Formats: sequence, C-alpha cells, structure tokens
Amino acid sequence: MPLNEEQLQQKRDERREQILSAALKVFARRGLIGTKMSMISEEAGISQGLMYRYFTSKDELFITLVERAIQGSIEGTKQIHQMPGSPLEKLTRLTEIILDEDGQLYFLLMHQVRTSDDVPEKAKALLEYASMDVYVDMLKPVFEEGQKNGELAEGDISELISCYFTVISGLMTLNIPKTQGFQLPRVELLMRMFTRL
Amino acid sequence: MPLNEEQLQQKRDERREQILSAALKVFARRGLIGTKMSMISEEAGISQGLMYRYFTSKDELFITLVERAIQGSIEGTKQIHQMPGSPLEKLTRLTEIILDEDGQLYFLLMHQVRTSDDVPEKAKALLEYASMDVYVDMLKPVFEEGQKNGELAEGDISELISCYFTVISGLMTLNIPKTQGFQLPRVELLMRMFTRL
DNA sequence: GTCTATAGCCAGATAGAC
DNA sequence: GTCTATCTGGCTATAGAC
Repeated sequence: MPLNEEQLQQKRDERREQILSAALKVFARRGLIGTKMSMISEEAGISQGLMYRYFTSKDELFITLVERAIQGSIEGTKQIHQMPGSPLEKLTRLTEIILDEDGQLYFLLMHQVRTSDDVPEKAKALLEYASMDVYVDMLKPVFEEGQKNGELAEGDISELISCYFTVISGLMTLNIPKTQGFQLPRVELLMRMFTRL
Repeated sequence: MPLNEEQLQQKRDERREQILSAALKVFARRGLIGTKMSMISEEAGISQGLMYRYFTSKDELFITLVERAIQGSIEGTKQIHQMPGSPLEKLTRLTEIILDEDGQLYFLLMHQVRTSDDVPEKAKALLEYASMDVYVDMLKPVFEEGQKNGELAEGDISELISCYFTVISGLMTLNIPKTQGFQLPRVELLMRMFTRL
C-alpha cells in the first residue's frame, strides 16, 4: 500500500524535525565550530550523508535554528500579558518559566551567535530582531503598572527591564543544571532587585 | 656586545609573556577549538612556527592560561579583606572591581573550560581548585559581619554568597562591553539582592 | 632565534551503491 | 531514501633555510 503525496511530505517533515532537534542539542552546548556533523547525525541516529538531503550545509541547519530561537524567545516573553495576578506576580512567574524551561537550549544558541565570530553573517543579522529594545518594549506596560501600584521599585523603567534581562540572560548562559557548584538563585532573591524596599 | 645568560633568559621570558597575552585575548573570546594558532601568532606579531619554541602545543598554552586564571580569581576575591569600610561597602567595592577589571578575559576563559567538552583533561581538573565552595569560604566572614550589623539580608549565608557569585559570573560571561544592547546593570541595583529591606 | 614550506590528519560535502 | 566511501580544504605541528 503506497503512501500518497501528503503522507510522504509528512514523513519528510518529521525527519527534518528530528535532525533539527538533534542539532539544537549539540549546537547549543558546543557552538557552530565545536559541532561536527557526525555528532548531530549520531544524536539523530542517522548517517552523516543523509543530513545533506535535508539541509544543504551545516550553516543552513544552524541558521534555521537561530530563526526559531528568536521567534521562541519573543513568543515566550509575550506570555506575560496572559498571566493572572499583579505585575510582580506576573514577573515572578515569567522568570520561573524562563529559568525552568528547556527553552534554555535556544537561549544558549543565541548566546553563541552573539559571542562567536565564526557564525554565518545571516545568523548575526537575524539577531537584530532580538535586540534588547524589543524585550524592553514588551515588558514596559507591566513595569509601569507595577510602579503605579507600588509593588515595583521606582526609577528609569528601561534601565530596570534592561537590568532584568541582562541578569536573566547571564544566568541562562551559565548553563547551570550541568555545571557543578553553581546553582540557580531562588527567584525571590532575584526579584528583590526590582521590588519596592 | 653579547648578552649574558640572565639577559637572554629575560628576553625569552618577555616573549613568552607576549605569546601568553595574545593567546588569552583570543582564547577567551573564541574558546580552544575556535582559536587557530595563526590567530594567536598574528595577535602577537610573530610567525606560527615560533610559538612552538615556547610552548609544545596549543593545549599546553591553554592550560598555562587556565592556571593563571584560577590563581588570579582567588587572589582577586581575597582582596576584599584589605578593603576599608563596612561589609556592604566592601562587597560593593569588590563587585565594582570584578565587573570593571580586565580580569574579564580570565573569567571568560574559565567559562570556556566549564562549558566545553573539547578542553584538555588537565584544564578540567584544575578547575576543581576554583569550586564555588572556595569563594563562599572566602566571603563568609564579610557576610557574617554584615548580617550582624544589619546591613545585609538575613538568611542562609552560603546561599546568599552562592547567589552573588552566580549572578556575577553570569554577567561576566555575557561579555557585555562588546555586546550590543546589553549593558552592565548598576552595582547598586545588584546589591539590592543582598541588603536588608 | 626566527621564518617559510610542508607533512599528516581531520572534518565538511559529494558520489555512487543498494 | 538511506548508507558507505571518497574527495578536498584547512589547521596543527615539524623540518629545514637563513
């Protein structure tokens, strides 16, 4: 019983996802240069040659993942507006999600792009869509409300949000789960930076 | 006029330092694998071949720098006991120094060792000397005094110090000076995590 | 002591068998 | 569609000229 065209396409998409998922795991930890195609194919359980039927090069594979990482981080941050509770509760919840979530792999990937010179030009260009300003603008309404109701610290809003994202980014970048000795600070401790004294 | 043995040795040491300094700059940003010997030799302004007269391999060069990084970070942290002022003032001052200083390159190097698998076994082993416990123990007296005089937040001291170093490490790792958009948070903002409300 | 040229190895990408 | 075998280029480390 032969498969129809749609089924074939679906199988092809699944395999593509399988490769992307394996590649994300390896790229995030090891970076573009530190990753050999053989590592990805092994992680995906297929041969090296086969990957080139789905992606024309290591760079293309990498760039595809960077696109997803940026989109995912923006979508994730937007979630805060659907959350219940006061501004401080929202911020606390968002922080817990970010630090917990396995979106960490995408976070590390974006860090690779930011700090490495050996990354394709296109990946660098894509990162413009994830500038600090983008995130600051998304969180601004929440911080404004929090300042108004007295929960959040006074002061320049952009500076506060920028501080928030910088600290969170730093923590994510340390890749703590696997790093001996370091342990993720409790969210309540972190929040003290932004709450009214 | 020929140089005597001591002068020759000194000239040799200078060249060695010149190579080490160049190597630190490149390794810290690009990691062991991302760095080609030609990059280091170019940064140092010498030929590739010459480096092998001073270091037997890329790995040896890397390990030498890791040793220095660990020693430097410990020495630096110890400084806090020589500082003037109250515990909170000492901690603030230490933080400013760490974030400011060009010891950042050493910081990044240690991060490379922690997170990369492609680093020589010996470098990994050396990092044991820079475990979180080592730093916690160094800062313990200062935090104890700060809690006693009411400047610092109450709570488990090890957790507070560990949080402190984790956040600082994260910020250093982001390599902010060169990273567009990110900016180092003001130290006073960071300190709010540890001061009494 | 320093440089240039090269040997040897390793990994990305391709070709061709099944 | 998938795998194995191979081509090709680039980088570490060495050899040899000056």
